[in-house]
Amino acid sequence: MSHRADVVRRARALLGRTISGHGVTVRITEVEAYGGCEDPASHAYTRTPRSEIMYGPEYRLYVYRSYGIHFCANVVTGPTEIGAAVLLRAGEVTSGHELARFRRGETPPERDVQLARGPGNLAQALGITLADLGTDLLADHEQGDDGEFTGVRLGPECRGRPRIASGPRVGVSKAADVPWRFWLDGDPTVSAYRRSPRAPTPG
DNA sequence: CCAAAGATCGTG
DNA sequence: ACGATCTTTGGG
Repeated sequence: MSHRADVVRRARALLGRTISGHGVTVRITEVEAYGGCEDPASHAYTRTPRSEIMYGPEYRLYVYRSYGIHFCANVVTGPTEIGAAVLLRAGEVTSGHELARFRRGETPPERDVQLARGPGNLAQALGITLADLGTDLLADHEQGDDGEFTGVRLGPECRGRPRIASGPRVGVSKAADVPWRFWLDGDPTVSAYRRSPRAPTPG
């Protein structure tokens, strides 16, 4: 099995799985695979201090700031010599709605499908910042003094076989031909597709 | 040192 | 189509 097939399989396996962040839980509905040093679109393509975490242990959290405004959350999937990772692009909030709405700016409940739609919004809903960089997403839950769970963790693996659709990655100008964006077919929380302004025009 | 680009989002 | 806002990266 090639490394490319490996990160793709792991990206698909994250769909339907839950991730909890600082009191909010979402069911992951959209992801993108990034093939590390073998993928020109990956931050790990050029190995630098920022991307070093991607060459570390699997199921750690890679967080980066996007356009000076947003944070984006990724799951490092290994192997360590490749530095592959999966960007979490969208999810459905399943608990902590009040907190998620507050973090997103007091949006009304009728717009809950948008709470974690788009990678920046997903990270914001979960309260993920650079302070969470490197978090072990599979570690045993930590609890504060009040007994409430704090931190970022993945839930158990999804058992079912959901209908998965795929297409080109959003906002990516390099390797725009590979269909490494995956989402739960028909799910209303999936983000809108916007091609990179720099992507080569097809045809 | 400096300039430029960027795995975005909301608004117009 | 554009602006907000800042880190990382690479070139001089």
